[in-house]
Amino acid sequence: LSTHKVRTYGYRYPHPAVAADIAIFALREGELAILLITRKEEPFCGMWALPGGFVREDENLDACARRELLEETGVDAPMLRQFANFSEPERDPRERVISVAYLALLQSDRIKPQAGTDASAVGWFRMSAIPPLAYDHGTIVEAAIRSLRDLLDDPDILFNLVPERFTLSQLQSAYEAVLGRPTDKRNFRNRLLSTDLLRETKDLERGAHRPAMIYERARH
Amino acid sequence: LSTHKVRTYGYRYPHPAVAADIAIFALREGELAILLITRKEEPFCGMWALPGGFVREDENLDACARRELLEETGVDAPMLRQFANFSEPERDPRERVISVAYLALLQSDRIKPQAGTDASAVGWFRMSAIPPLAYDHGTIVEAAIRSLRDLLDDPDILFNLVPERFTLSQLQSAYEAVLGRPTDKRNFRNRLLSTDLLRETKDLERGAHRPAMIYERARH
DNA sequence: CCAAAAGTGTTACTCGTACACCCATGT
DNA sequence: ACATGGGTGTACGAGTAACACTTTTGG
Repeated sequence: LSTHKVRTYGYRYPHPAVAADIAIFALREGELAILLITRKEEPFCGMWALPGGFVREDENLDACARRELLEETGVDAPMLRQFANFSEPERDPRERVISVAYLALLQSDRIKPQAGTDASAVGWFRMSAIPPLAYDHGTIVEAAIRSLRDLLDDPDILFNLVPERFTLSQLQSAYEAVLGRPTDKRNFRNRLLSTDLLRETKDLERGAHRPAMIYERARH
Repeated sequence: LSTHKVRTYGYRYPHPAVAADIAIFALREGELAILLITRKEEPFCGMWALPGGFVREDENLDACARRELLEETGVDAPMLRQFANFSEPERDPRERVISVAYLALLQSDRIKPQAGTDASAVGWFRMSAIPPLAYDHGTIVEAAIRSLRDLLDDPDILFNLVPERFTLSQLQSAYEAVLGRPTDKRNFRNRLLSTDLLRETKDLERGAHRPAMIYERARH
């Protein structure tokens, strides 16, 4: 720890620190998973936590969340949405921190998580096996999954969990993984195909079964 | 202005100020109206603005919004809900302020607005006659009315605009005032009466017409 | 030929919306 | 009697949910 005199920022009244914390979801082996990091400093040193960081002077909160996500995962988020604030005075034992919580969805094959400045390890956890988390991040994750389920009726949200080109079965698997329960195949397909959000491609996905039509998002 | 040396609060990194701003709606003479104050300090001295204020060290954001509302209107909000954050770095010309925007609904007959410490005047404005506002408060008000319309399908929200005992016509007037358009009387009544949220009272409201049944919220 | 996943339609129910007339009171 | 707002029922269309079998490929 440095003992040099360092620049400080002074205010007439106490100011909280403001951070963006990001719940990043992706599908891993067919299950919904969340990206966590281990803290390498006190408090909660060594515990798992959501990635996130403090807002800078010259950026708004959306930019902060996007930057932190990029720093942690190397991926520019296709879908990043604010869903709640967490502001209990004692939620951080060191100083007061107000967290703006964001929800992000990624295609897991596009991510190579790398340990960054604030994290000594990065890992994916299935929703059924989330470890104890630092701060109130457990509460934030619960709120995030609830928000995600609410948003999922919008196909534009769902598309962010699958590759650019996908089969309807892949899309349905993603839907079911988030909701945590199976859904009817015919209803799902009828609903999606009755929108104008899908475009057939000329390609088929082959396997030890009947080939599946590959779709992509319609350009509007 | 005092020239005494005053206590300051120092931080290693810049911290934004955090405020709650509150869009308080009520019905006035059958129209939706919003409560505004005039600023009595720079910047935007003399302009109309949303009531609000900075979060204190020992309160969370909900408590901050409730306290500010109480200070401005003398009323404890029956319905107070966070709906968005505003965090552009330059939205306040003095120092960086992140605003957490709240929506409140009041019964206008229970309010006696009084000028407080930050305000030199307080007034209600019909939605069709909102003056130019300080900061980005015009944007906040637009977002607030959109959120309010989204929430209005929930009768629990709507009830906050009418007295404790009310007729169905009063309730429908409140609904129409927020939406800004008329709605069908039979559909409105069928919808409300098919819920278990209403209780008939034994009283009737009298006037130069057929008396109206007075309802109250069911206690669950 | 067998396993595995893709693909396909219809029915019932619920919910929202459109719509017009009679009723009870005060003046 | 008349003006004023209170009160009532039904029919249609849209969207959602339940439900089982055939098709096409690879191995």
